[in-house]
Amino acid sequence: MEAIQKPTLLFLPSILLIIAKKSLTLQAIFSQGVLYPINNDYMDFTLQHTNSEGCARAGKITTDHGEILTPIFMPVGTVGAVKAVHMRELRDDIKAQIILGNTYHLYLRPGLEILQRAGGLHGFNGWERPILTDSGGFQVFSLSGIRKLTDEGVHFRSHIDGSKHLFTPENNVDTQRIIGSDIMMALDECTPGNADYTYAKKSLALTQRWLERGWKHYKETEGLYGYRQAYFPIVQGCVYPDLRRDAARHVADLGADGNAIGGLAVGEPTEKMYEMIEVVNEILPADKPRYLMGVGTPANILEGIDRGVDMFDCVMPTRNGRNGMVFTSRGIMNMRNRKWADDFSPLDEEGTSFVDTAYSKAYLRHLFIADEILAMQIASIHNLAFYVWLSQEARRHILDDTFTSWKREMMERVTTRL
RNA sequence: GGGCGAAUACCAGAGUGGCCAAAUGGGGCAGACUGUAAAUCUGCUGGUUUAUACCUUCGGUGGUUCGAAUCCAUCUUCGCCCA
Repeated sequence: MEAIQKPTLLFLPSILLIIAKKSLTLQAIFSQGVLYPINNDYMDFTLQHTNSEGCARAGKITTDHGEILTPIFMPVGTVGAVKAVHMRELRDDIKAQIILGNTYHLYLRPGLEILQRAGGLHGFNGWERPILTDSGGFQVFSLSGIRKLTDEGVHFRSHIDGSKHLFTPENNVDTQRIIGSDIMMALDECTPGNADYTYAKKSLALTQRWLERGWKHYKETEGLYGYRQAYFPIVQGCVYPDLRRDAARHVADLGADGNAIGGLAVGEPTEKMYEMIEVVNEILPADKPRYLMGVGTPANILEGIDRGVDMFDCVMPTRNGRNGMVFTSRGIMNMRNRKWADDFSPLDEEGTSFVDTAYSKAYLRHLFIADEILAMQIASIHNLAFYVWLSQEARRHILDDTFTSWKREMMERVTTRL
C-alpha cells in the first residue's frame, strides 16, 4: 500500500505548480481584456449501441478524470460529500464513476477561496474521478422562499446565515470553474411541476436568456486547473410539449457536449414526466449524452433509459436510505418495519456491495431502531451500489440487445414493496 | 413500632371536581422523501371494523356529589425519615 501511495504524494507539489501556473495564465488573459472565444473545452461521447426495440442507449463519456459508461447513475454529494459514504466505498465498492457537487452549497461553504486554494473540489475531497456540479438552479426552486429572480440572475439569501448573494449566468460559470467540475450545469430556473402555462413559458424564456449568457461566458473562459470542463444546457418547459420542444431545439442548437432535461419529478404526474422525456429526446442530438436531472426511483430510471436517457442523479438512494428505505432487485424494504426484526438472512442476497452479505436484515433493522450511524452508512452504501448496478446492468442488456425483456422483468421487481 | 410522601396508559410524567380517553417526552406501529436547508418530516398508539358517538380506564374497595383521575374513609404496595 505504501509503495502505491508514495509516488502520489511526490506528484503533489508538481500538480500544485501546474495549478498555480494555470491560474496566472488565466489572470493574464483576463487582464488583457480578451473577449474572443479562447475556450477549447470538449468532452467525448461515443454512442456504442442503441437497443433495437427502442431508444435505450449504451455509450461512453470521456473526461480528463476518466471514462463514464452509460447509462450511469451518479451519486449526489451536495456539499462535496456523499452523505454517510467514504470515498473509498464510493470508488471500490459502489463503483461510482462520477459524483455530483452543488454550486450553491459549495459556494456558501466552504467558499470559493478555500476551494481554489485546495485545487478545486477534486483536490479538496480527494475524488479523482469525474465530478458534475449542479448550478444551483434546483436551489432556486427548493429555496424559493429566500430568493428573488430577475433578468440579471437570482438574488438569494444564504440558508446558513441569511446573507445576501447573487448568481448570474456568468458568475455561476466562474464559480463552477473554481470548483473545477468536469461537467458544469447551466444556471436555470427549475420550474415547479404544477406551474401554469403562462408561468412556465415566462420561466423558460428566462432560462433561455440565462443559457445564452452562460454559454457565451463559458466559451470565453477556460478551466483553472488544466483539464477540460463541459457545460450542459438544461431543457425546461414544465409539462407543456410545445414549450419542451422549443426548449429542446434551443438547447440542441448550442451544440454542447451534453444536454440535460430538468424540471421533472418536481410535482407533476409520473406519466407526464415520461411523456416530456419522449418529446425532448426526439429533438436532443443522439450523438451527445442526455442527462435527466434529479431522477429518480429505480423504476423512473429504467423508464428513462428506455426513452434514451444516459445519465441520472438523485438523492433518493442516500436520503431515503438514511431514512430506512432500502432498494433492491427484489423490491423495496422499509427497514424500520417489525417484519425484519428476526429476519437473519443477508440484507440483499443478490446485491453487489459488501454490506449486502456482511449484514442481515434483522441487524440493519436493529441499527435503525437503535438510531445508530452505522444504519445510515449501510443503507446508503447498499442503495448507491444498487443504483449503479442497475444502470450498468441496463447497459449490459442494451449491448446484448436484451434490454426490453430485462427491463420488463425488472420493472415488476423494483416496484414491489417487500 | 412511629411519622411523612407517592401510586396515572408500554415506560417516564403532567393533570387536583365537569373543557379528561387523560398534556408532554420516550418507546412502539406505519407512511412520506426524486438536480439534498432532510441522520428529516407526518400520522396512529384503551376498546367498539367508520364515528363531532358509545363503552371501559387513572393501585383495591366503599362513600360524598347532578358529575370523581381529582374530595372522604379504609386496605394494599412502594419510597423517605425517626426508632
